[in-house]
Amino acid sequence: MMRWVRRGVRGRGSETVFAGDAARIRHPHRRRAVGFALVMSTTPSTAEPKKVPMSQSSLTDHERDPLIKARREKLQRWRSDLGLQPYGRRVDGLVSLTEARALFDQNAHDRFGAAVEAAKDTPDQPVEDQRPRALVAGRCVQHRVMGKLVFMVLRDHSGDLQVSVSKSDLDPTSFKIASKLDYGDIVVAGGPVGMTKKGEICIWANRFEVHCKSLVPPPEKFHGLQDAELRYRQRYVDMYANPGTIETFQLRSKLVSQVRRFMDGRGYLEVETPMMQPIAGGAAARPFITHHNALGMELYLRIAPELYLKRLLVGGMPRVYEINRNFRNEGVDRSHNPEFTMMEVYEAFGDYDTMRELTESIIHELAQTCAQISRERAANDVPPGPDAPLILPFGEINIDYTRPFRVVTYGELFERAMGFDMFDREKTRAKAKQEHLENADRLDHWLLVSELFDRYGEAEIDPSKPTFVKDFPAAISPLTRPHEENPELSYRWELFIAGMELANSYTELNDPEVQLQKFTEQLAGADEEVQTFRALDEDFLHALRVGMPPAGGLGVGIDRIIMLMTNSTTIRDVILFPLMKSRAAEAGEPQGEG
RNA sequence: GAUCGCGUAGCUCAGUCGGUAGAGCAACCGCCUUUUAAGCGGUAGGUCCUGGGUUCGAGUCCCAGCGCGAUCACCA
Repeated sequence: MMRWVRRGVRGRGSETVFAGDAARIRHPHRRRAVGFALVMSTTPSTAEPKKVPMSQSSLTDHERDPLIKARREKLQRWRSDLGLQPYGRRVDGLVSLTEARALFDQNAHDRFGAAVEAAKDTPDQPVEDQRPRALVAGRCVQHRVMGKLVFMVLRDHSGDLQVSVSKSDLDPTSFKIASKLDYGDIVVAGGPVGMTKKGEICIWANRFEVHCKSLVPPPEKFHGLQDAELRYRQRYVDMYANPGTIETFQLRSKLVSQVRRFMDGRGYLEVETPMMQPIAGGAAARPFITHHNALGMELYLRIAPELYLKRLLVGGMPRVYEINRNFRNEGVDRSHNPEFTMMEVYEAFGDYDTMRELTESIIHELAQTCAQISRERAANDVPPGPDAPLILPFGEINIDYTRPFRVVTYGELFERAMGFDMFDREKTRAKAKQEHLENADRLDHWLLVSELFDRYGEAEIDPSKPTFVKDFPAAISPLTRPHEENPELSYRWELFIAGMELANSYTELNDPEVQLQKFTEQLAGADEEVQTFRALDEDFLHALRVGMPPAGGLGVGIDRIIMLMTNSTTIRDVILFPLMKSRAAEAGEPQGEG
């Protein structure tokens, strides 16, 4: 409801200033409904990707590139001269590189060394070799040829491992392949797990096969792929060139699974509600629009699942959650991607305190997992004492996830920042004028409070201490149940960490008459432009009339939690394929009509 | 959408005051059976993002465009 009004308040741009670098990341994924749909026709994109016709594909470019040309010619030679099939086939019995490394047995290695030494005098005797064997696959990321010895480092999802190839251990063809291997090729190697003279654990290969020839030269092996644009556009290269990337996404997957187990363990039912909606309700963001041909209807990518999840409470599901994508037609910055993952939770007969306990428990548990992983990586797997703080780094700051999180009311924070009570209408308006807020003389008191809070109140929150800010003004929380003692306040909180809004929760409004009244007020306040893309979700109101139990509701920005847990200060580093503007001329080809 | 910054070899980066385009890695050829970003000798590789302009002369200065980044707007 507030958006178009607040735009007026903000006027000529925000002068909001935040203390720390991390604190500058703000503007949460707002989850909340205003109760009716914002349906905005998106204008056709001017950035529509121009398709490069197949006949003009970048093949000719590849033929021009001498580095790619050299690789293709090598591929042809391997096929014709060596009879090789360089694109591989199924291989059973593979272990990961980390598993193979763990197989190393010092005693077996020492005994084998001694046996080799002894065998120098008796060359006819077979040398006893008790070293464990391993069969591995990986992408070649380092390659050193020393005449009749080849050392290479393979990389897979688990880590790196050296493979050492001696000409005396292999047939001539396999040795030739090993010595002529290119960076980026995917190979299978098998043999005893041993060690080099320099103490490097490796596989001494007696089996060596190329299973995929890479035609594209890799990034610089020492610095990896630095260019942010290339990292996001060609994530597959980033993933193997920068090991931290795959680690981040492995951790993301692990943490999201942990959230699901947590929710399941507490008896919440995971559900999936429509992502294509005839009315995009549940928040006030602009939707993306699409079209269903057979039904001849417009559809919107959802901006929130809220109105459908509440229908499930009406239907009788007592505890539901959904972890999935929302789509908002808005800008891109360090904490916003147009499609992002959110968890929404609804619990019948709960309230916003139920949700606060839930949120704190989840985040605390995830932080514990990450702290544990850090200790393991630091080879310092000592469990902390019972009172030890739970601290994880994020950019320049260290965030303390020790329970309980801080709780402060909106009003306290406002007064601390502004020096007067937020109920004081005269001082609020005077301050708003002093700050040159647009329309400061005629806007509603609570809109001015909200604007001043955004500008100064949030900066009062210590970014290193997760903080619940509770009891927002009811006027800026239209879907929340009003406070029983003071109807100007509402049962709503937001959780702030590192200057970002991580979660938002309400004690839900389930009185259909009050809800309708608020909807109507909001529609009446909408200007002409806004009314063109807003619609009332009559079916949702009908559901409330059927009857929804009192409930607590919660929205958690999953991407932002992952940012905190993986120490990623930009959301693009925790989204596998962040949205990038299309680059039609990337291949350097002329843009044909087809 | 606005402002600022960036765009040089496949990658990572230098390039001074406007005066013939540079390095490392990767590639190609040669040597090497314990290397660790291996080493040594040799060779090749450029639409300096694109298009205009100023100038005797532009990677460098100016204008426009494209892409990326940062800040802001948008996001109740």
